[in-house]
Amino acid sequence: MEQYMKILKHASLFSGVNDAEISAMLHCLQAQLLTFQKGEYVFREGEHIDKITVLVEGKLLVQHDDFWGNRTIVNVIHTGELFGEAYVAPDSGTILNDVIAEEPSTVIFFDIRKILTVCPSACRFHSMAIQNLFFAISEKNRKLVQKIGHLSKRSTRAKLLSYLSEEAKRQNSRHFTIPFTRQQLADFLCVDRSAMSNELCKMRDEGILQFEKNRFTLH
Amino acid sequence: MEQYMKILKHASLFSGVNDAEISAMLHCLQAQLLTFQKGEYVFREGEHIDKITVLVEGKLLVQHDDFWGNRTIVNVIHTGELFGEAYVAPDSGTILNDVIAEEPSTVIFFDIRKILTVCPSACRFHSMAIQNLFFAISEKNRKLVQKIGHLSKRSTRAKLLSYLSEEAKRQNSRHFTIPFTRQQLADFLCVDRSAMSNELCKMRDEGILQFEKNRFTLH
DNA sequence: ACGAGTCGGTTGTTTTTACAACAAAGAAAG
DNA sequence: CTTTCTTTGTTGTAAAAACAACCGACTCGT
Repeated sequence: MEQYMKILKHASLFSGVNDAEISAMLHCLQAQLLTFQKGEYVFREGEHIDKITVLVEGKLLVQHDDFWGNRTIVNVIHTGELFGEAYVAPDSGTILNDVIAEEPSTVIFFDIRKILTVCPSACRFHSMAIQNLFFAISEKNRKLVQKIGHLSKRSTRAKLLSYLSEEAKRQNSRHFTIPFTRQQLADFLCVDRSAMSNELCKMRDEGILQFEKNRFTLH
Repeated sequence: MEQYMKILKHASLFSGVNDAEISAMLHCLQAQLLTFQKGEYVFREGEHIDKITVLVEGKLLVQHDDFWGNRTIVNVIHTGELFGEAYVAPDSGTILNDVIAEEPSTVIFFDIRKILTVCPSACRFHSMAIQNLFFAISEKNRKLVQKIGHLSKRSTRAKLLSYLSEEAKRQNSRHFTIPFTRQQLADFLCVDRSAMSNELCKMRDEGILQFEKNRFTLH
């Protein structure tokens, strides 16, 4: 577990907590390390969750397949990000989506209830962790609102531009890469892949943007 | 401010905190009470927020008007609910949406940073409040994920059924009311009002559901 | 090097939605 | 009681998306 210290140190959950304290917390929160092959389920829709997780290696997709087989990618979890914070509240019910490893991935599980139930003054990093947890979940909250911003656009083109321009802003450059294949981008924006591909090429022909593979440039 | 004690007592932020403690917190967190007329802005997109709010009377809409004048209703805030939790983190940037009073509304502002920065062990209700805050924001996250679930549906009909069946489930009955006019429902589901109205009537004719005004029955 | 599978682009057809315009019913205001 | 405004339903048309089918390029494993 110690081999991932470098990543944990930069994970939002442990921001401002030093190595020794992280080690203590790993033990205190009964951290468990699990690995997943590409395509394996980390969580399945309908499960009860009582642990939060930090991804220390790989990439996870939060997705949902509906009745008609349409897949929606709700979110992408990158290294260092956490997942499951929304489901540790006592009355939070079951998880609404599947969480699947997109690449071979390594995940650390934390028994987060200990943070919430044990007196926070027991150790300095308890209160630190709960504050970090709060910041992390509010960041995810803002991310979800952004995604709703994309989905709220009526046309495929507007959805694309909304997503791409936000990504350019986030990566601070007109040149940027996206963490999706075309199919996944379509699943993320909830549109048809071929229609989206078509729209992308139209925009390229109109000189609005350029791309090759998952590398984009906005003009 | 004390006149709203009954509502504050049932607000998620103060769950498990008794009257005396709430009074203490109102003072400790420098609570301010403000009223808004219908149509007035509580927050405007782009503002920096350093307070969280609890709505003690009325109804608020979290909405966004885009470049082309399409309005999106991101969320509805009902009495007792809180707002702004996602923007108190130090690096959270500005608020992404407008928050507008849908009815004459009364709002209490809290300087929540005090909760996060002051040592949580100073008083029992500090740690209580931060836990409640955490639960509240995770609930809001789940709500956003649900909304994404509606928006991810490809057709207007599927969006409607997704929303209505969730609302029926939430209100625990095939008969239920929605907090929207038709236009607002359309704005919430990000579809055209007339197309939606059309689809609703088609479903009614097919015997899938019944409605009058904002009272619905699913079959 | 071969075949299987994936990925991205293209095209034509069908279905759905957006848009505009209007009518009827209520609600609110004078 | 009228007048005005809002809300909701309806219709026709134009635009857009979904869908299906196919092709070429590329990757991966054998």
